Amino acid sequence: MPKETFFNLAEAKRKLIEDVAVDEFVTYGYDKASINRIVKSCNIAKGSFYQYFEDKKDLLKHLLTKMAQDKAKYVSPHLLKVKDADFFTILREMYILGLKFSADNPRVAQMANQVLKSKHHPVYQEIVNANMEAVYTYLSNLLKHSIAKGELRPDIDLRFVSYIISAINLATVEYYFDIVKGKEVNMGSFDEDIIDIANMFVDFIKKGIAKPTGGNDNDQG
Amino acid sequence: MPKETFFNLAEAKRKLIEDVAVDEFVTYGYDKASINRIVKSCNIAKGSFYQYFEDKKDLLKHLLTKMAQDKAKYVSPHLLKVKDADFFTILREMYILGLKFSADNPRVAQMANQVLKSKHHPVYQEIVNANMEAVYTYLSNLLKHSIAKGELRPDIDLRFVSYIISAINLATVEYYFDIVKGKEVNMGSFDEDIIDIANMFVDFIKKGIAKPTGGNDNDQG
Amino acid sequence: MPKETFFNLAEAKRKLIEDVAVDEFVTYGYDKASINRIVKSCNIAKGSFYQYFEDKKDLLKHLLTKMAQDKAKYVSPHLLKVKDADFFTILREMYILGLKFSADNPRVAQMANQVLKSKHHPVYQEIVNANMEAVYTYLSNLLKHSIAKGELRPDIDLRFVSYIISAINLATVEYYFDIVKGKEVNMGSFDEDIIDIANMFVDFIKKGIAKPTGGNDNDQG
Amino acid sequence: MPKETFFNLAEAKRKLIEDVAVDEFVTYGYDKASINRIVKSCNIAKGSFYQYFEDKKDLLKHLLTKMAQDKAKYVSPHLLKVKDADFFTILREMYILGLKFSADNPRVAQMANQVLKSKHHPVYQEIVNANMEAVYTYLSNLLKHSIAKGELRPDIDLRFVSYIISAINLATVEYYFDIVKGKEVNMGSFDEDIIDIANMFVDFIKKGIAKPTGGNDNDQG
DNA sequence: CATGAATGAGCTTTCATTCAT
DNA sequence: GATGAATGAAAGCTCATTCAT
Repeated sequence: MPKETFFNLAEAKRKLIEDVAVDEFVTYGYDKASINRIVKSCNIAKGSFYQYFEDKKDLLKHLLTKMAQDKAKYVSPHLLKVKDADFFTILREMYILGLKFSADNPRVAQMANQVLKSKHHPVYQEIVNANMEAVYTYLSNLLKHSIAKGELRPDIDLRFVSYIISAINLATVEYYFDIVKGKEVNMGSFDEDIIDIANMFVDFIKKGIAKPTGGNDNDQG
Repeated sequence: MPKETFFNLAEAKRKLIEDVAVDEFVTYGYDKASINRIVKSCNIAKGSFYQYFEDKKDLLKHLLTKMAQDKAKYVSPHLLKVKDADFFTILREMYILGLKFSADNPRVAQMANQVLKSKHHPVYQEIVNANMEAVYTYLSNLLKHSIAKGELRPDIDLRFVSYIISAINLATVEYYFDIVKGKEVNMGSFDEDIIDIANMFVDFIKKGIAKPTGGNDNDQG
Repeated sequence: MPKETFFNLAEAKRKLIEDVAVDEFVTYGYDKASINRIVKSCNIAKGSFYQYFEDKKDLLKHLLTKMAQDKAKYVSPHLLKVKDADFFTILREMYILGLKFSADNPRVAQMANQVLKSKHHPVYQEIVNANMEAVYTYLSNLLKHSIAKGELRPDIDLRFVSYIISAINLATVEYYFDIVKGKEVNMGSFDEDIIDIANMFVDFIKKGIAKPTGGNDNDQG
Repeated sequence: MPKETFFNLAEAKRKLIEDVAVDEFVTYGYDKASINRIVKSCNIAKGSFYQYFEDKKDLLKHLLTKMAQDKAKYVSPHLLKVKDADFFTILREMYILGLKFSADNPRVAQMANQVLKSKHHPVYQEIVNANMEAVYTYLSNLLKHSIAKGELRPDIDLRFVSYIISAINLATVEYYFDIVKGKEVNMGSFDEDIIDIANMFVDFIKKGIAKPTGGNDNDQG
């Protein structure tokens, strides 16, 4: 939704504006993000900004849309390779790809996570809800398919599991940035961290944490 | 951290200010919440506000602290009753109590959730991080204890599981408000909804979603 | 519609703001009138302005309302004295009083005239239309009454004459400021000018400009 | 005063710009009229506009000048036909022609009326005052001539009557658009409306509204 | 001659906070 | 202790106009 003028800009300038804007949103959050600061950082006139974008919301929407496209471009081919694998392999690949993209684009990933987590965010409705349905449908179908293949417990609630798998998708990224990357000492190489995290999450989703009991397993209330 | 003057206020007035403030924060979010609007709603003088509270942050911190105390007061006695039960019974009780408190105090619960979810929130560091460590320590001990009792798989990563159990605690509340309460038709009574949600989440944490393979490892009906 | 705060101000300050604002509106017109300039002229903070008034429109509406009240207060008692006189005496008195008020309050009168003349003015609808109906009703009744008394031609169109008498009311003021006061040399004393103008207008409305023909004088085209 | 480039434009383009501009001025008034909007509506480049016109004022001046020429071209031949008729016949023809032109060119007529009514309009001085003198001179001569012919009262104030006849000229157009055209139901055909209005105004100017008294009717106090 | 990106002063408005009464 | 007027920085945004291409 930015205006034509923005796309007519020299690539370098466009990139500068995008980068500065992402930084501004990550640093201050949407409400406190200041267009004044952005234009000053970019050394562009305030009027110019409004020739590129409708307003602040338009700018953020552009950044998120762009990120979604970049991510899809990166993720799609890899996901295709495992499309016939079993459920947990696909899930693991999803998480790994998501983490890798986030590791390569940390600022923009953090920005997106902020938006995804606050339902009151001015763009949440427009951006997130719009895609939510598609994600849920995709996951539900995948789940049904996998149940039919005998990979999943047949008694799971599709809506619930779709919800929690999406939620955990976000959690993997947060865990990566806060818990693993937050430490001063890295515990392994870049990729090892990511694979470890993916494994942990998938293993958790797969088996839970209860100790398997011999044969009979317990009540629930 | 409010000033003495605030606590010298007539209970009714104090309550009014708190209720109005919670509503303001929930409706507009922290950044857009306006002290102008709050004092107007409460019919108190602008200057009075600053004799009660240091500033906007101080007000929010008070509301969150108060909520934490109210919640603790409500939860503690019930949790005591199950302190010797097995891990999943305790967890289930925790989630149920959290949900019940949220159902009884929906505005304040939503307000707290907003803060807990956005790390850039000005009070996140001061309020959340401060308690995080305690929660993690408590959960870690509980987990160790339960592993020792043979209730949990011994190979789980304590830090990871502590993290995800906290995260899911938030998710239960969100799921309750968005998915269950969001529907026009209730699927059961007030309490039934809550118990169903708690069961689903605990069951998920317990066993995951994979179909148990071969002979020993159970379904659960 | 200004806020309480404005009326709580010291009289001198209130007067200063009103006078400066009237000047600003007269000098620049509504659209180009600048609140920046007004507050600078008054030596008040920009924020203060918005504690007195909703916005620019609110300010103008206040000035117009105040003028209407001042004018009514001045005009009413004098009009009462002639209420039983013949139509043209009443009309003459109306025009004289209007002119005198305008002569005593020239800036505010010019400001009001500006508004009254431009139907696209943002406050025209709210201020002018609201009173228009009342004025027309009053004039229509007066006209009917005077026709019954045999003072006016019975074939006049009430709506048309009401319209033109209102329009000429405005014109008297304009004529006074532009034609008479506009000259460097005054042609007579203050009051003589006004009385001359009123006489001219009333005489015109009464008899038109055609040379009276012997006895019967009404062809029409 | 537009630049040569404007007149080198293809007729269609020139017409488009003029029409769009008239609409803009009528809709928003001079101050709020936006060149941004105009060029967007016309699909011309912003820079192009400034190669056609000096600035916004220049554009408006062109539109008014053009209208004056169009009107003169339309009115002159008809007025010629009645140049030897009596005063009120000429006046009536003037009003009818003015109304017809306005009815055929409503947007541009309304635009001109706006300008004519607000003395603070940036172009009032340059456009209106310039012609005012000519109009007054023309009317004064016509009046003198008609007095000599015995058609008008010899005691009228030439300056005053010139003024009021010009003012009423504007009023006829306003009356036509607001009172007659404003009604949902038309009271007669297009031309009948116009003729009725002209008759009413001329009759009013001719005879006023007082009931003719037997034989002599000219006191003046 | 056409283009349209760049400009920056200017606008109205909101805000948290202070402080004299 | 209560009051509420004063403050001015900062916000988002629009505008007519310029000028290099």
